[in-house]
Amino acid sequence: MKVPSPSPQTRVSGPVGDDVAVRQQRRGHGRVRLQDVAALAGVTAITVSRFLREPGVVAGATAERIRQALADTGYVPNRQAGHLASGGSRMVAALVPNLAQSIFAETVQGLSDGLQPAGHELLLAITGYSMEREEAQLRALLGWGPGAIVVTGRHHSRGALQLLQQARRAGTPVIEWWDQHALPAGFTQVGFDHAEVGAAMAGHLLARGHRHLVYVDSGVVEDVRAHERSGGFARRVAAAGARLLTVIAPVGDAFDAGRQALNQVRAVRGRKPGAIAFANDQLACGALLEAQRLGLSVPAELALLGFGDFSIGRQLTPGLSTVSPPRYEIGRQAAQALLQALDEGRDAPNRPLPWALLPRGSTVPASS
Amino acid sequence: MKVPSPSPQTRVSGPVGDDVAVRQQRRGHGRVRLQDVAALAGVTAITVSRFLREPGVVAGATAERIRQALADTGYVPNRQAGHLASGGSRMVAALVPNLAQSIFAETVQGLSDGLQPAGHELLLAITGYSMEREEAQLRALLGWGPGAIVVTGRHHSRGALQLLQQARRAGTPVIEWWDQHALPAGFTQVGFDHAEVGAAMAGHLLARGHRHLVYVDSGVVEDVRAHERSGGFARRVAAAGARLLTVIAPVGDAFDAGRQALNQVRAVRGRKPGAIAFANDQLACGALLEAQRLGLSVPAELALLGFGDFSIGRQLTPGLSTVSPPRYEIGRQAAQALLQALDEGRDAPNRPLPWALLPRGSTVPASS
DNA sequence: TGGCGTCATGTTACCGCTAACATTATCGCG
DNA sequence: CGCGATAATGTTAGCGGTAACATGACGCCA
Repeated sequence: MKVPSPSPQTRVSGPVGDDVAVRQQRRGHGRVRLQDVAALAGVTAITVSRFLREPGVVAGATAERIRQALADTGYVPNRQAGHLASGGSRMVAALVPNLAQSIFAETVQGLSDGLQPAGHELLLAITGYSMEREEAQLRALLGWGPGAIVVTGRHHSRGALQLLQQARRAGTPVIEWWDQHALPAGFTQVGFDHAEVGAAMAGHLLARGHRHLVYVDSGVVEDVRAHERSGGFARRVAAAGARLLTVIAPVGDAFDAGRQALNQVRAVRGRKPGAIAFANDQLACGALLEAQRLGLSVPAELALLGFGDFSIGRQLTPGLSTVSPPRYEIGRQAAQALLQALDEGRDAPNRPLPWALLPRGSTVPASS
Repeated sequence: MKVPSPSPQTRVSGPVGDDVAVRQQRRGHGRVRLQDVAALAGVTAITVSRFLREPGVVAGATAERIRQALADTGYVPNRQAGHLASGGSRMVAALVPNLAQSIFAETVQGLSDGLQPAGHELLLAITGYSMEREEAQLRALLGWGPGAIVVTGRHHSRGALQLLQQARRAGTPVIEWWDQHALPAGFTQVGFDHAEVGAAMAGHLLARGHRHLVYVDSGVVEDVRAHERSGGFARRVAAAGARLLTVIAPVGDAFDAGRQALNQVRAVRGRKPGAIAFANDQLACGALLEAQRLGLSVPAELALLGFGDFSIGRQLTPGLSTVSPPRYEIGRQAAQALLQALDEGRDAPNRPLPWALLPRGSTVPASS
């Protein structure tokens, strides 16, 4: 079990003797290499490499020496070199529109949680709801040769789509999360149909007897999914023959925007604006708080319905009725779909995920 | 300006003629390589490589041909190979305790925003407030040879510290964000002193005449910074000779935890529990809502003070007094510090960042 | 006892790109 | 008009790991 003396292969670290006029060797990065470990263990690099990937294949005694050498040197494998050589990549590129105070933070967390046990790293880019930036970032991320790619939604620039398709043809799983839609397909989708959610929101309000409906849409032009919910909402309202008003919320603090939107609606509809659905909970909560300030009776004079199921909505009185999307679960399932695709070497099937409309006091009176 | 015919170097893609018994060539990954572009432009790979890094050094006509070839092939550089060859890395590894509904989401966004124009990618890991996981993830991320490392706070496991120091000695900038403390130093800090904040929180309440103070600390054992604020708070209270009660909030939904914490305090202190400071705004808002439900008069019977400055606190009535930390700015400044360090080749100086205590209705009566 | 299969490890070449040095035009100037 | 400086491009080798093939030691069975 004695450790052999370090092989002469080991790089000299101090200044070398006066060997002038030799082509200057390219210096390594100073890190411990596989070869250093191997020398210490008295084997060659490939054996250590094998041990790291599949410990079972090296003999017991050798394995023990290698284990020791790894510990002694504090070896950290160079993933760049590894992937360059093997082609594969344990890195997942994810693109989200936004992280600050948004539903996506939790989704990224879910992805991260799902990826970690499998030993994949997360390369993250934030697109700021801009397709142009999405394409640029996608291009940059692709340079890292990610093993899988996750993008938000199914709407992308022409160039981004090309890149994604190219990647997929090259065998890289591509997942679109937060969406689910039959038509353009192409990639594995993990999410739900937003138009359907919009329709259900309208359905809930119609079922409560409302005939004057309002949808307060997101002011972010490229928040496509909010607009899709708006569309589904509108179609359902039209089908029921009820009246619809659509308002675009101002950008900026979402609570304030919700307050303003409510006042905008009241300017049109008067004291009893009926029922309002919002693109997200923050807007809805803003409106709910404004309604309280104004002394409006909720839900008698004004019914409010949000989207997102943030915990604040449950805390207010009355509680905010809302749609609960699987924020965290989308990330988790995306991770699983992606691991499955990598495992089986073929595209994972779509994963439609359930959401739930949670009726609370802002649309349903306590007595009901 | 004619394009030369593709060089014979270009890999054959179809099945080759019956050349049996040859050592099976290792296939590339199918992506367009620098050499493919070069062949199309009638130059060698190194010229294209130069053009990409410093367009000025190649002659005008050649540059034009290369530009064309790049466009035609849709070349995406292989960063792994590039970094392996050059040693550098345009990738930043960041570790945060948590993303879902937390202050860190905005900080990561700030970092991302600051990094993007400089062309750095973001490698993200979520540690779940566990030092053990932090160390494991750090080790994994180091395998990618990041150009810089960002970790949260100044408390790390022994092993993680070693890794960080090792990286720093190898010339990789290391930044600790969300903290600022003279003693252990070692790495560039971008943040503020939490004990100081805790003291200021106590100071604010003491200045309002309170003599029975409570601090509701985070139930997350490893949320070191919340505990540091608690410590600063306690010392200031002790110095003023006032009475202090410290309560640990239950884990779980933070709003609910805040509600429960308030009731716990009332169980000890009775109807007028005095002044309560919280580890974060969510806890404080929960307590504020609970106080409303109980019919307690805020701030007359009960003063509440949060930390974090989430927009919900401003929306409630009365508004929640809170400390506003530079959530986004920490990320931005970390990006700048890091770019500066990479630029100048030496550690960037600490960046203490300002925070502000925002008195609102939950501690200061409207009339005052 | 020899031939063959199996297990453990080694050799060689290559992944795609770039540092360092080499080479080849191009040009100004004494 | 020849020579050295300069600009533009090429050649070679190597970054650190791994795929593919090679080798050697051993055991088993006819």
